[in-house]
Amino acid sequence: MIVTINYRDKRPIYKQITDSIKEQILSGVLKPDEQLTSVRQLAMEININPNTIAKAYAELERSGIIYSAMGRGYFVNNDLSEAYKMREAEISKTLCQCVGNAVQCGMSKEKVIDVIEKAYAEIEEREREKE
Amino acid sequence: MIVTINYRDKRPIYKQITDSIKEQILSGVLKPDEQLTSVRQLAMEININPNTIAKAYAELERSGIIYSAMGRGYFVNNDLSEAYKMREAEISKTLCQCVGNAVQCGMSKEKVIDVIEKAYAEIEEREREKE
Amino acid sequence: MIVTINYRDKRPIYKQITDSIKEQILSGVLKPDEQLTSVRQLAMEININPNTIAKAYAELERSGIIYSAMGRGYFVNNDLSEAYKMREAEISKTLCQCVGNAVQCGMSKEKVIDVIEKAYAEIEEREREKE
Amino acid sequence: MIVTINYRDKRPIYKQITDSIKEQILSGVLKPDEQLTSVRQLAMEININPNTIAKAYAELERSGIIYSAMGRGYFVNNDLSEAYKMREAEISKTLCQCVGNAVQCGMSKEKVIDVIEKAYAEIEEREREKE
DNA sequence: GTGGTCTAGACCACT
DNA sequence: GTGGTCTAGACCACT
Repeated sequence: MIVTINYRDKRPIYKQITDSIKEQILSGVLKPDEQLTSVRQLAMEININPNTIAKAYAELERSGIIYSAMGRGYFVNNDLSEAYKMREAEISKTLCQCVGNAVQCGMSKEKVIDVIEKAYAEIEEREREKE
Repeated sequence: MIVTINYRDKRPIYKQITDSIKEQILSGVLKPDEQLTSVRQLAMEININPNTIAKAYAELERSGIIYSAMGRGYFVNNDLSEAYKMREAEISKTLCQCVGNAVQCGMSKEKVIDVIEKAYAEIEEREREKE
Repeated sequence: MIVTINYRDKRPIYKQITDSIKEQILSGVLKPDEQLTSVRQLAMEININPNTIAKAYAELERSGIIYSAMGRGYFVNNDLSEAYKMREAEISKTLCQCVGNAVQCGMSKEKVIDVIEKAYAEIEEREREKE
Repeated sequence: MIVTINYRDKRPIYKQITDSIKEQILSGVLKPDEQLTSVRQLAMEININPNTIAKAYAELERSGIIYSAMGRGYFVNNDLSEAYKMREAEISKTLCQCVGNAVQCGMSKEKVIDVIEKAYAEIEEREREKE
């Protein structure tokens, strides 16, 4: 499990941690039932106050992505369907807002679709380079 | 000029004000050189401290959307091309992030495009109803 | 005598007026003992409150560039040597500050001289075009 | 970090603070990633309201010279190239205006260059004295 | 009347 | 401890 903190990032540290772990879980890097690095261990590794790590883990537990087993640590949840649904809903909502904003400031539908297509092209490009 | 504050909104008050006025200017509701409601006047109308209104107006001035003239008030800027460009860049950036997030959590490209299409359909629907 | 107000200019209106008239006097467009447009007349011409014009004229009188003759109006001063000296002192002071700032942020002396030379070249260029 | 307020200075307090800190950063007295004195601490030290300090710091952040991290404080930015460029542009602009003013009031080019040379000589003199 | 600056003091989220 | 937001109210310069 890799978590890197960017001190120039405007997101609070606990949020950077939850976002990073959530991403690794939803993209399959961290598998169901896999154990997360312990609070103390991660705190040492990335040089962050344990309270902040604990806050991040508690948040992930609340959103149903990980679960805690008293005294044994935190583990990736088995059933992530709820998490996937919420994530999709979030993304859809943001996309709708973007469309609203685009219409409002006179950005054409073609331009919007073009931006989307280019974003996909760029991602595919990067995938190919990795291989 | 209409500004309404929603206390349940997570955005700070000054941000709600800037967003609302920016929207009215970029969508043409407020015309170039039109005078904004004065700081004190708006403060009274929406029952918000003048300092907060002043902060919002200062932010809009910094982003080149309005300008101030000592002793006379705030006015909508004539040349909004820079503001439009920045707005488009913002929207494009958010769209790209959405695409990245979608790919990451397994949301298909078809689904993304579909969300976009439906958002446009809904906006057109609403436009038709207005007539 | 020509005075134009730029509402987007950050200088207060009275300051724009004094600067404009001072420039015309020091550059010889307005001759010694020439009468200035009357307060009321100028107020009408440029659509500015007479109080503001009066304030500008009072300021020019204070700095010894014009004089008032009770009931007859304002006139360009005969002896502008003092005004020229003060202007030169102002310019020298600003130049010295610029040099200080340049040194401080690592801008070379060559660069500073170059900017000066180019400024002169541009002015000469414009002079030639006028002819 | 040293900041001193001069109540006779015509610049507003927050401007004196930004100018002073900007100078210390661009001249290398404050190093990249170095932490600034906290808002409350500086407020106490120079006996100025914390709001005024916060305004100054926010301005420095906006101009890309420092950055803030919630709960931790303000830090000198790593990449100051943008700030240096803007500073140079500012200085060049002021120099050009000086040249324009000089020409206008009959101050010769030789005189302008002379003022520049003397300003440099004085700075070198002071440097030598320090050693 | 207009905006710009400043003080004093409160409460919040984050570390 | 840190910064961010907000209120209340004062005083200033400019129109």
